[in-house]
Amino acid sequence: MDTRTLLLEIYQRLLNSYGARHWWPAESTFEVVIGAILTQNVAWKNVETAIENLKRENQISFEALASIAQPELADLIRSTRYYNQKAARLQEFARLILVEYEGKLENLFQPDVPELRKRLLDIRGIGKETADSIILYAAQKPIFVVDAYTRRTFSRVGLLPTDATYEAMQDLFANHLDEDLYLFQEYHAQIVGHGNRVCLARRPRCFECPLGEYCRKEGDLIGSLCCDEPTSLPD
DNA sequence: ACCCAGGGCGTTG
DNA sequence: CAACGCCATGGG
Repeated sequence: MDTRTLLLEIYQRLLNSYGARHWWPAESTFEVVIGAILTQNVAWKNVETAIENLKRENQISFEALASIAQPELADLIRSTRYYNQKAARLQEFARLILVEYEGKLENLFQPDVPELRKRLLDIRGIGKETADSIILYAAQKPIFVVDAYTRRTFSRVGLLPTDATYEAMQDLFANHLDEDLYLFQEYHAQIVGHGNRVCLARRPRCFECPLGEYCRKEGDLIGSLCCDEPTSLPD
């Protein structure tokens, strides 16, 4: 089976077992962007807490974020781990949008994907994954977002090395799939959803894993053992 | 008590 | 450019 067919087969299996997710979990484009920054290296649950705090204190706008005292902002997003860094970067970002883009994300999102990506990467606190998430889920332009879950899932399937770089991962999808906004959005959503069930759940033996026989380990087919090391579960 | 979540940045070699 | 230290919460 060629790579393209395998990628589509995996997508179908995830979609069939988990159902369409219609990501990103947010009530507005603004929330997508803020959430993308806040979720860096932290569980989404912690981000929800932070977003709730921001809503409660009426901080869901660039104007508000630009003028709030930074320590106060840091306190509201304390649950997202690197709260001082994130508060500084969030505020800097908010001010950039106000000054350079008339406070409108749609102005930032105007350029084509390569140019938009460049501009996002120039912003402190926005790296590759965050930039791509913003492009895909906020700007609604097709680019494939990859992450730690992608590396784990697809190295187990044998399509990536366990130490694959971000570019290597992104190329796998970009080179074998047709550029399609909905497919890219839903596929990444499925990978994360799968990761949260399979990887976060401390269940090494994942008998109900939809990827089943596609999961390998060290080049060998390992059947239903597609999750973590088969050591920590009693039986 | 210990592990690790949907990273990114600045600094080194 | 890869490797490393840093940032520094909360749930299992």
